[in-house]
Amino acid sequence: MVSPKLPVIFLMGPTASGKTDLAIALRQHLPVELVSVDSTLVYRGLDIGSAKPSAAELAAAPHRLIDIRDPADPYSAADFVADAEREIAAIHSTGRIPLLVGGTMLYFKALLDGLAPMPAANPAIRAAIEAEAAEHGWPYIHAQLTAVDPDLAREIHPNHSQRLCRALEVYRASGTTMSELRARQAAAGGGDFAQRFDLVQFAIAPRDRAILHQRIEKRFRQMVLAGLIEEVEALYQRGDLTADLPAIRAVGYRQVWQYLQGELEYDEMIERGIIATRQLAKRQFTWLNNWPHIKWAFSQDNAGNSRSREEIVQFCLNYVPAGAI
RNA sequence: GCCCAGAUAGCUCAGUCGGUAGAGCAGUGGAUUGAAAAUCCUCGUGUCGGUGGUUCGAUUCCGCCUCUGGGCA
Repeated sequence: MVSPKLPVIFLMGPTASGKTDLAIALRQHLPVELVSVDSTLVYRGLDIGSAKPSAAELAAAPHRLIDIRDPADPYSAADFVADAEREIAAIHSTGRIPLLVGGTMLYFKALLDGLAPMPAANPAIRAAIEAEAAEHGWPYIHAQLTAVDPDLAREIHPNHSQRLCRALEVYRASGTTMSELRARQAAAGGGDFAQRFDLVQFAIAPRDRAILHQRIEKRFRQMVLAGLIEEVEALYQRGDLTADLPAIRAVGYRQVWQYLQGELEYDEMIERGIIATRQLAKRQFTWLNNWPHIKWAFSQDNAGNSRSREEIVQFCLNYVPAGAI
């Protein structure tokens, strides 16, 4: 006796591609509930610079997993997976369809493939590793990893500070290598999301990268006019937030923070904010370009003319499992 | 008008004691298992401002021209 799989919809895309607008429009055609998949929207007080849906939009189309963290309290991919699984189950229990919308591709990936059972971040161990790296360089940390987990060390570049730090942190915290923990995950049959649900995955973006670049520049300038600097200043004045927190490292927030500290001139801050956003979009494309089973809802047709929201909505509706409606 | 300094990659510049040039940034492609809007890796041919001259050979030396700074009148 096999019950039919419950539907789940993913809506992915680079920053400034129109994901939020499309999600809200889809909500008018389908019995969906929105779940945000965004590492920055989780933070309270990061509104303008994160392009968080407006209060009016959120009132009309509630998003789950927005404003669930204080900026001083880092969120993680593992937190997301737990939260998202819980929200998906809750939405299904009401007979509706979860629509997961956002641009944090690692979160989508972690949800699909699962995460190995590893220890959470350990600030003391991280600080110790970073101190060693500051003295001897990251290749020295890489050599240490090679000694305990040569397979993983081969996959990580000797300069890749963050992944090296995490890999060694896991070993020091648990006494077990990441390779071993991943092997256990695979043996336990982890990563069955696509088997458990009737999944449809959409991505939205313009065909022409230059169009996205124009939108990014325009949007960043509008954010500044809308009060981005004042927003960051309020965070800055709290006094307990630091530049190394994930919330303050976010695109736009980092540059305005540097401006407030006198490290950047005003014009330089604007320029670098725009550049950082473009670079974010490029990295998101790297995920999406190689993502299996994706349905591309281009916001331009082959001739380069922009498509109306209604056209894009109709495109998406073609792929939504009929039995789900 | 005169003097000085510049003119080299999309941008900022380095350099070639004469043998056609390379950094940073930007951009591109890629990686990605508790920071991921993070972090890391790959990719550099461009009338070396124009035009004459010297030379086997000029982006490099010399003349003139154009433009841009700065100074003097």
